[in-house]
Amino acid sequence: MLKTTIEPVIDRILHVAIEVFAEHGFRDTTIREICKRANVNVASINYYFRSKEALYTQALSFAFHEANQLYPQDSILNKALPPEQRLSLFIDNFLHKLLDNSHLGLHSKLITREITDPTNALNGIIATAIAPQIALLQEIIQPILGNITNTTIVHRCLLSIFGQCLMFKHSRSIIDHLYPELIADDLAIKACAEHIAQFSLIALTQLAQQQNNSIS
Amino acid sequence: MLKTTIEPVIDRILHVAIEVFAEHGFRDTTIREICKRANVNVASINYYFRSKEALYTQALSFAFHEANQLYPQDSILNKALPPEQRLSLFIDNFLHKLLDNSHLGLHSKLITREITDPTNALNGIIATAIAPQIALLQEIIQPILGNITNTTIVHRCLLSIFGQCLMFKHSRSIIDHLYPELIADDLAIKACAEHIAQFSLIALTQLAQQQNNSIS
DNA sequence: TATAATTTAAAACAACTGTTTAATACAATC
DNA sequence: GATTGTATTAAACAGTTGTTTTAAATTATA
Repeated sequence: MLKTTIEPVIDRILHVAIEVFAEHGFRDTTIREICKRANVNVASINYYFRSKEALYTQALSFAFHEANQLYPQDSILNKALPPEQRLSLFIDNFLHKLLDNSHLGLHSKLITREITDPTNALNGIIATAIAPQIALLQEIIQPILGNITNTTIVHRCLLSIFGQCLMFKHSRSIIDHLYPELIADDLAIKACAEHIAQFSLIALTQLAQQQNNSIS
Repeated sequence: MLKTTIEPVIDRILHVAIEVFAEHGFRDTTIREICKRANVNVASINYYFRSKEALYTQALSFAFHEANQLYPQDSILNKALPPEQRLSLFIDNFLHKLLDNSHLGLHSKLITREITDPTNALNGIIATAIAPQIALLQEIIQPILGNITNTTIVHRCLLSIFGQCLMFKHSRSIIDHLYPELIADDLAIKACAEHIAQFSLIALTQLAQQQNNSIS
């Protein structure tokens, strides 16, 4: 009880909002549930934030800001590293961000919710959170793909890699049900990241090689 | 108006229910919306089906039954075919089923909704619709993986392939937004299916070969 | 045709939704 | 200490939700 009163009311509401929105989605979340957990009056939401929708938007960017601080991508951005290593780092970072089951996992849950069941906030999410990640991965794999510059092929490769990663988030319910051992702990997750990196690297390299053979 | 009265009421409700549940999800669908579209009284739902939840469950299995008839997997089940070809056929069939934008796409939309945001019906869906498909794919790729029998590795490969396919459904909003040309028409979808098949086959083959090299 | 069973209809129900109001408590400023 | 602006509260509001009731209409059965 003491703890809750030390944190400013607005921050308390935002943190709880991330939690509840991640659990139930925008439409299925009631402001009364948020208020009960945050220990504030229902009117507070409309007092501090204009509406439920405005709270949702603010909660999204708040969570995104937090996640960026806790999962820095400095090493991945280092262009001096070989692309193969950057690819591994990227996938490992991405997968851990997705499967973080501390309070941070709520951030990715919020985003993937927005992807599968978009609200008005989707365009903002794509621009600020998703597009930059895709651009980064494209920058990483382009050297591996070598002579393959056809954008359609490159895009398909991007989706192949992201698809393998996002599978663990979007289809979490199935994995929990059928293959729980795959994501049992941090070590298992790391092994999955390595698998995806290896799987993808093999394919990308071979595709590039086939392209070269067909040219010469 | 005539058309709607020819089809039996129960079937009419079921078809409309699939439509609306796919569009808005279980919790966000109102029985009044279903009734308005089906041109029946609100009380009909509780009269013919016990409750909204019971209607949902019945709509799910109804849609599943329909989809199975319209996308037969006969050729894929033919064990005489080389596994590489069966893999291509499986992915092509799966992707077309996922991206069907006629009334059939609603079926996969219903299922993927259930995956990302499970209700009580999930266990049934996994048992009847998902697990058999996974088992089929495993049967197909096992010969390709050759000496790789470690179930964990096999499972990761399964997820790699399913992840690439499901990306197009789960993250449809992003693809529509960033790479709409990838799924513009049937030909584009077929090309994506071929990409996934090629991408995966290369990786599976190479993984099997590496395993052989490490043994000998 | 009379009787029974089934189907449809409108209305009401009770619970819940986001939002607003109006009154109170609190804090800072003069 | 009175006055001002801010924060909190309980209550009410208007709308929607799934479900139920009660009665009328339709169909089937005898």
